[in-house]
Amino acid sequence: MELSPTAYVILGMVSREPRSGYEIKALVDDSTRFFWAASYGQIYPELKRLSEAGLVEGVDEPRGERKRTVYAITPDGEQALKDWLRQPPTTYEMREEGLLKLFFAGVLPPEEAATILASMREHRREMVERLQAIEPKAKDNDDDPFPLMVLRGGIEFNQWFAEWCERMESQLLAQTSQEGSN
Amino acid sequence: MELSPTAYVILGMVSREPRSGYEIKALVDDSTRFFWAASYGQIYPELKRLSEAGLVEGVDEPRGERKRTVYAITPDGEQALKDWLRQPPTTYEMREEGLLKLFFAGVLPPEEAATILASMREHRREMVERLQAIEPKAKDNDDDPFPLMVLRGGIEFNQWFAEWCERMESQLLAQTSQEGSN
DNA sequence: ACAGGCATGTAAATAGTTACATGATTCG
DNA sequence: CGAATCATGTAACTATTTACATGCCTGT
Repeated sequence: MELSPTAYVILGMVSREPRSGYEIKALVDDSTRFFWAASYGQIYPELKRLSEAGLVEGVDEPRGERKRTVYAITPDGEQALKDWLRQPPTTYEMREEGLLKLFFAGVLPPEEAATILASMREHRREMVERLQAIEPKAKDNDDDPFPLMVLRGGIEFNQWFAEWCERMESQLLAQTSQEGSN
Repeated sequence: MELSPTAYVILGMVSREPRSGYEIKALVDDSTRFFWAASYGQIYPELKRLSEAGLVEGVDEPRGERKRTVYAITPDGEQALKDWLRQPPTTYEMREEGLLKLFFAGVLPPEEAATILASMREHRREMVERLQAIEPKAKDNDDDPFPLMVLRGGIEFNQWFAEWCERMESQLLAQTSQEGSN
């Protein structure tokens, strides 16, 4: 049985406790989003499919008059999740518009290349702050250290990236000012 | 005029000299692929669209009996490319199945989490080697330093990532051996 | 002769985003 | 009361991959 990558995000998110589609989305948005996003357009249809396949089970748990279905993982679902976790990862993708622009920066006058690096650096700094804001929440999950490990990895990555941009900026600056002095 | 992100990859790739669709694909494959990929299924239709929009111009340049069309950028195309380069980047995406698996690694017995990190580390090491193999080619492009800058950034990133995996592996190992001694 | 690279393209499928519609509840 | 949040869902669109089809040319 072939499952989409998003299916595993969902299985993972309901593996500890049952959750509604809305809760899954909210969870994804302040955790895996940074390396694996999911939208409502994927989550709700996928929950239906997983439910039909018997990997999750939906139970109506309305809050007052507002209807609500929470999904719990089934034994089959847990097996599917574990099987997947044991396969070596195959998807390693990055889509960095900034790097793409930097790659082609030779068609611009030299000063403007530094501008590209500056926006990249600023974006990475903002990411560091955003992720650091999430850290306290991740800390009080004492029985599962992995979300925090991944979050801290994300922080370090963004810091590394911001510093790389900075280094490249000064490198460019040094070059252009040198040429200017000739 | 709204262009797809792939359109700009193509514009950038033909901005220095005219190239065929096949050459563009080959170029992408050993340069921008690592942060911005493109397949034939995108390149050929996009070349047609760009040609209709007057941003590139196709000229037949057969090699013997084998027909071949090379596309050159037009003044309008160059303007479009520069306009785009001057906009701050908006797409920053990552899809890292390894991090996703690590995030959910709590459902596995502790030793197996280290396995995930090990495959991630190995993948990053391979990437470093692959990128280092490209470096000599990138070096002899003397008039445009940016492709080399981006390539080296990619190498550093993969090295950083591999080292992070290593650190996390030993951290896990220390934890599990400690628990074992209790 | 045959493998491998050059060269162009399309069809089908999968993935994913965006925007919208609907309606309840909670808090200030 | 009004805004924000909870909650579910779909339609339309955009993007992208994979696999295939076709055929020429070059080197062994």
